[in-house]
This record gives sequence, structure tokens and C-alpha cells, in this order.
Amino acid sequence: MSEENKDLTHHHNPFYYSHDRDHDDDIDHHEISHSSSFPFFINDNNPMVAPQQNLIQGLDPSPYMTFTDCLHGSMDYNTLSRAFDMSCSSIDDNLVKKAGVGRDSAAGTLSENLSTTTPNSSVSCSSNEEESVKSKKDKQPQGCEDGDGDEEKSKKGNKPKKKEKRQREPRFAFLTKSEIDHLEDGYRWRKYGQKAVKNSPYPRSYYRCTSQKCNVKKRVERCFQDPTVVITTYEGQHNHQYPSTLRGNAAGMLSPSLLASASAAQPSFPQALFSQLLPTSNYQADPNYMLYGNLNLMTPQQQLLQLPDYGLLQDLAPPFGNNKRQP
DNA sequence: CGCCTTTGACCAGCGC
DNA sequence: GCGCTGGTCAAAGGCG
Repeated sequence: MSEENKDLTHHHNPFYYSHDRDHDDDIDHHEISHSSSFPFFINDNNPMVAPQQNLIQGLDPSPYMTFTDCLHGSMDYNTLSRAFDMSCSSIDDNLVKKAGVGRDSAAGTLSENLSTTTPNSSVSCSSNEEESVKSKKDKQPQGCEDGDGDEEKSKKGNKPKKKEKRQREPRFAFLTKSEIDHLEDGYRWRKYGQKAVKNSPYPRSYYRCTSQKCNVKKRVERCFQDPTVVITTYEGQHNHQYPSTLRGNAAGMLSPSLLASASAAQPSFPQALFSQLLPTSNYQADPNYMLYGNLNLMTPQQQLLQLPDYGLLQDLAPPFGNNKRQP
């Protein structure tokens, strides 16, 4: 088994949607590992939400829509995105400040904030819908609309310092237990940067989808507290199907059903990835298939201790835990 | 030759 | 204003 294959037998552990404020992105590895002992989605009142006890027990999904349903059903990226955004948008800067957590701690702050703030409190959302999205770089042609590479080239030096804020794409982060950093997800990525991560010996890598006019990016970093865990954060939405020619054996590693469904579906970014997590995947038969449930970084006891930290995260869904399969 | 990674530099936002 | 940090660029080099 190739390394990549081996990797795929592990599992992405979707755990967190990074809402769209500017520095939310800084999903600090501590925070992540801290708040991601199991997969969940932030959600206040989405049908995907399951009761906390399900979170704890990782059982019985029934009354709720599972992510499998979503993915295999009609839910697409936008729906997903909305769902994520809806909930996450309730965590705004005020909350972050209130919690006294730095901008780098958005993910961790999430749990803290949620534990001190009601989810339905009328916190104004500062997500993509609002202009509050802070643009770090106007030069960056966000949104694949006619990526004028040439203008972009003039980045250094004379660029008008507009204060326009760049719209940021919704982001989704995944925890994956893997020995390799760059996980195959069916798309082709080009690495365009790498940065040392504060307080972590592991660097963060930046990738961009190689498809023209596709502006999806992803960041990959290794969890500081558990180096076996890779944190992959996707930003944006693929506006194309899987590349016909995948490098390496990526295509081969993807189940035909996955590719088929991914191709058939409208370009819905996380779908393919999610599909790999799902019990319908043929990976479930693989003994090496790692249930994300096994990805827990803490002992059950620790998890229980962690639960209070989630506060309102009790409303979070274990979207993939529902259909956990055990050999 | 095309695609990719590496890597140092640059830029912008934020906190102090 | 300054320093820190995250994010990005692009030249250089590697690889198939």
C-alpha cells in the first residue's frame, strides 16, 4: 500500500467550520486539538444537529439527518456552507474579545465563547454576508472570477491600498490522522507557501487548487499536541469537477462511487471529501479504516471533562459519528 | 517541458 | 509607530 493509500485509510475528521471573519482562520493547533476530540459541526438549529448525548456516546443518530444523508441527498456545498455559517456566524469578534482570547484562537475560542454565550443571542453575524470580512490582501483575486493573473503579478510594490475587504470563502477544517501532511482528496493542489506556525514545530503549508479559475485553497498543518493528526482547512468552493487526470494514484484511491457521485454532483466542495468519511464508502471494509471516533485525542474521561468546555456545543452534531460502523 | 515544491521576501492586519 | 504573525508571491530548482 502506498503511503497515500495508507493515508486514506485513516480518516478525515471534520470538526470545525471556521467562520468567515478574517482571523478566524488562525485555527491554532492547540485549540484545535483541544476542541476536536470528536468531529462536530457548529450548528444552532440545523437538522443535522444531534443531542449532546449522541456526541458523548457517539451513538444513535436516527432522528437526525446524518451527513451521509446530506451528502448523498440534495445538500450541496451551499447548504452546507449556510449551515456552517449560520452557526458560526454567531461567534463574532465581540465574543472573541469577550472571552479574552486572541485572534489566533478562534477555534478554541469557539468553545469558550459558546459556553458563555447563548447561541441565539442576537450576535450580529460577521460572516461573509457582511462586509466585515477583513481583507488582508486586495491584490488577491478572490473568487475565481476571471483571475487576472497579470494584475495580480503587480502585487509587490504599487498596488492601490484600497480598504475594500476581501470576501472570504467559507472554510472547513478537518482533522485527519495521518502520517503524511498532504492528503489526497481527489483534487490537484499546488503548494504555494509554507510558514512556521507559532508555538508549533510543525509548519503550515498552503495549497491552491491547480484548476484554472478555481480559487479553492487549503492549509495543512500538523497538530502540535498530536503530531499524528493533520489539520486541513479548506477555503472556497471548487467550481469544477475532479480533474480527469489525477496525479499519482489519487484517482485510483477514490472509490468509483465517490468519483461518480462527485462528478455527478454539482461542484460542491467538501462533498467528495465528506464522502470518504462516510460509511457508504468502501473503506469501511478496510481494517485500517480509521473511524474518526478513534481519532479522539483524549481519553473518554478527558472527553467528558472537555464537554463543559463545549458549552453550547452540546448542540453540535456528530455528523459522521452517527453512522459509525464497527467491524 | 510542464508541473510541482521549496524558500526567502513582501505585505497587511492586529495588538501593544 | 512598531513588532509580530498570517498569508501570498515568485524565483529557483527538482522530478517524471
